[in-house]
Amino acid sequence: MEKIRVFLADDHKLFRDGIRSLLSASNEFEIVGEASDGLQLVNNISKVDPDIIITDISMPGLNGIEAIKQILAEKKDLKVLILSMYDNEDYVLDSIRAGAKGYLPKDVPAEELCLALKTIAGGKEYFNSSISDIVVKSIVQQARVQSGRSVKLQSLTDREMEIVKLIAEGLLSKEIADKRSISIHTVDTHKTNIMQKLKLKSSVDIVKYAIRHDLIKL
Amino acid sequence: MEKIRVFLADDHKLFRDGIRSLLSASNEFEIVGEASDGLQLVNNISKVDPDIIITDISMPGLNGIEAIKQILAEKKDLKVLILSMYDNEDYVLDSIRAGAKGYLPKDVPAEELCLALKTIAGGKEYFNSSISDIVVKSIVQQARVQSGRSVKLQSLTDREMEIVKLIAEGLLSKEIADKRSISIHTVDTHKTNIMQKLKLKSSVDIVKYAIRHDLIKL
DNA sequence: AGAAGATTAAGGAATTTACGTAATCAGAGT
DNA sequence: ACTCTGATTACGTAAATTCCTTAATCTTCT
Repeated sequence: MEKIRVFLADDHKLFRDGIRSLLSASNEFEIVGEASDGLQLVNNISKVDPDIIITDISMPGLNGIEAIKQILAEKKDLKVLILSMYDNEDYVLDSIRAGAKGYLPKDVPAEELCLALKTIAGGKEYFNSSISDIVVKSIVQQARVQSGRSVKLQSLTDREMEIVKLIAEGLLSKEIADKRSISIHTVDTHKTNIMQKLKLKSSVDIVKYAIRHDLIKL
Repeated sequence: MEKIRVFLADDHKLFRDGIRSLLSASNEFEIVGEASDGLQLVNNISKVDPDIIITDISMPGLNGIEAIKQILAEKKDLKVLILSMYDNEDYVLDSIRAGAKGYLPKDVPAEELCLALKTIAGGKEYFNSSISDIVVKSIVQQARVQSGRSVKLQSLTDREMEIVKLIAEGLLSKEIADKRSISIHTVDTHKTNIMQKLKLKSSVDIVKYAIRHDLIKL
């Protein structure tokens, strides 16, 4: 019987060591490579050609979701299981959109990780029940949005994203205006549009959004 | 030879399973109990009487630092190793003040965890070199502060802490004032004092402070 | 009673927010 | 070449909030 070849990406060595120890105990898996950030993941994946990638989302530099987007653009059939501390809707949905075949929160027991790996390696998808709930909830909400006036959850433009980052870093509107050599009015307009698009109501919400989406490091 | 009896607290089951697998491989350790939050840690520790506690800081409800403060108030000689994702100065210093005998970031290899456990179980302390640097840096800074005018890093009062949480949750000053039935001016004063004490310059910084210190969940 | 710290509050200047409006420019489609 | 769309830029103004200083109470400890 062939072992399932796993590539493991997480920024905590101790966590990787733990998972390695866990998986090697079962004899059905083999860890063929590791990465401690998104860039390493993208660069090293081709060398070892694994059956499945396990990756965290929040990692320094390139995050897990961006990394697998790049990887799947090359190798469309590679299987990916996201293993994240957080189960917020955006992470889950972004992961699915990026092409992940599964999503597990880190508070599941080891057995469930093994089950998920085998399920995905076998060609199916695996989503933990708490994750499925989140997906369902978001679909319900989308339906509601579409039946009402079309608010459409637009994504931010590059410039808006940049402004979000600067706000979250703690810069005041005036400082942002100076730094980017644009009028404070412009910064203001962007801010207004950002909050409208994301349905946020203050700078505080913008910071939290930025942190959740890994736009800034804490 | 007696095994070292370890109690393990971390809110991620998968992480605990990993560490358990890792430690059981070496045969020198025995995990005698687990907890997934601070309250469980405090409540279950007396039942199993371990040699050493390994705990994360950020956990739901009661965090790791508060939990070990309570535990050490009862059993003063119990050994504690903090295992945290973050290596910010406040966490490290608060841990030491609370009585932890060691502090490791989660990106160390498994071998270092074993070494730290053995060192601490043997009655010494263990601080990773990156952690020691942080401690040294803070002492240098303290010396500098004392030589200048005494700014003393005052801690927040209960009321101020409460305001920090509410701000970080996204409430506007007016909403906070209504909620607590005090004048908006008062909220404002607290905010000013908070920022002065913590050397922050905007609400944005307050949110980041709150998140770092686990005052709110993201 | 007196001192120290915590909590409350006000007033005014500076800044930000909310909202409407709109010029300019680059790229995509016909 | 022309038009449409979306992105970026910008202004104005009323309402609200923040920043900062000052200070009245209230509690607690000695």
